[in-house]
Amino acid sequence: MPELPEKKQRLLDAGVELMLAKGYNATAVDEVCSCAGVTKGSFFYYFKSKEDLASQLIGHYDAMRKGRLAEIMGVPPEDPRDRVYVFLDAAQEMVACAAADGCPCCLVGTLAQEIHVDRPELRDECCSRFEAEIERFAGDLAAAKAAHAPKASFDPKGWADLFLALIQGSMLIGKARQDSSIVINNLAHFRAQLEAVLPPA
Amino acid sequence: MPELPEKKQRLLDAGVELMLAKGYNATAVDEVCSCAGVTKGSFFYYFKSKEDLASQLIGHYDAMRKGRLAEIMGVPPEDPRDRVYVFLDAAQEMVACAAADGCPCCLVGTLAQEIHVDRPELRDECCSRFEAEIERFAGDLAAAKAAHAPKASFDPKGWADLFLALIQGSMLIGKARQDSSIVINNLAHFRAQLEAVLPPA
DNA sequence: GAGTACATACCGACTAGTTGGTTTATGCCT
DNA sequence: AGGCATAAACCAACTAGTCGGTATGTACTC
Repeated sequence: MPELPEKKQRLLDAGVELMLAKGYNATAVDEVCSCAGVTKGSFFYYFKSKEDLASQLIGHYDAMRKGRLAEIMGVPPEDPRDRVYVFLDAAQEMVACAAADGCPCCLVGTLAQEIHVDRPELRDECCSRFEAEIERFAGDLAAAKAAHAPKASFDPKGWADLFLALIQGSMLIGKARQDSSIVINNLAHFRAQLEAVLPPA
Repeated sequence: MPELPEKKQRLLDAGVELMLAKGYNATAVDEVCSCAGVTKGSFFYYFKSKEDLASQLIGHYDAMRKGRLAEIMGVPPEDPRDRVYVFLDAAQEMVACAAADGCPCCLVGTLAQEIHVDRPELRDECCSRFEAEIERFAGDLAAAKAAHAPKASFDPKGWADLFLALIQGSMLIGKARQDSSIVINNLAHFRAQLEAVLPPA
């Protein structure tokens, strides 16, 4: 890790906070600067454009997300099925934690939906973050199936797609309702259904 | 129906088209006007602000959606369970149809996510459209359960919440991927799981 | 002539991005 | 160690353009 300069770090943090809440277009560069306590000159020293900020924000956010998840999960179990359920535990805890202060939400999903037509590069960036997460989860599901339920006929990639869509959609509706319980409930619902085809240990 | 003036109709159609693709903030009033072949004077004759346009757009869009759905469904069956599955058929057909030309998407979800912090009135508008849809579906599910699977222990409201979140999230990811197959697949997945707790006739 | 249905021209506010500079840290030579 | 060149880090003020909204005018109808 090259240890980011403090002001750049502050700009990234402010950017995440603002864009998470208001999206890309409604977040002004000036606002990011004043929120970070930094001037505009500095901003354009670290980022060549607003779009560049968003692009770096996606990486920054995704790294933070993975970090928190890893922290909650601890050492990932050897067994892929255990890994699946430990991951779901961690996801549930992360959501519950986010629900405690405001609504759980995801910068990648928020940006993807807003800019998918006008900013194809940002869209691709979001998309590849989605795919990485899906691939990881689908991989664990496939390995778990092979090891513990080889006769079951369920499609790991299909379940992983379903999982991500469900989370993203739940957060969207949670924002509209200003109530995050739907995220928690739908996650629990997903888990229960998965347990029916892949019984936990 | 009070038969809208032609220019207002054109403004509404252009508004739906543009905001569906680019969202609220990235859609300029001037753009809506030129897309509708109408001047700005006319725009502000029919709408008192851009936000007013968006508000009317939500109603316009929701009415269109319901209209198309009713067209596909035909006369809703008496039996609530049949209504549930005829509705799911229709939803699948609508999605397939939308997938044929571009990505299926929903103005209510798009707007809700983008403006939920800055425009509370629009957010509430979106939210109540969500709730209406959920309530309708949950009502049918509850009636179907009472009539055909009274012993089953599944929560109609929970399934309706799950359905809407899944659809919205699938469309979000479909946009990021520029591939709508996830919407189709997740809908089929949902249907299969529902059939397990509420077997169709 | 009063109201409806537009059209045109315009304004103030805001926004992304630039410029031209100052300060601060770093490495090097003596 | 002390001085100095160099570059990285940072800043305030400005610019060009865009956007939502308004003021004013006009043609037509009742």
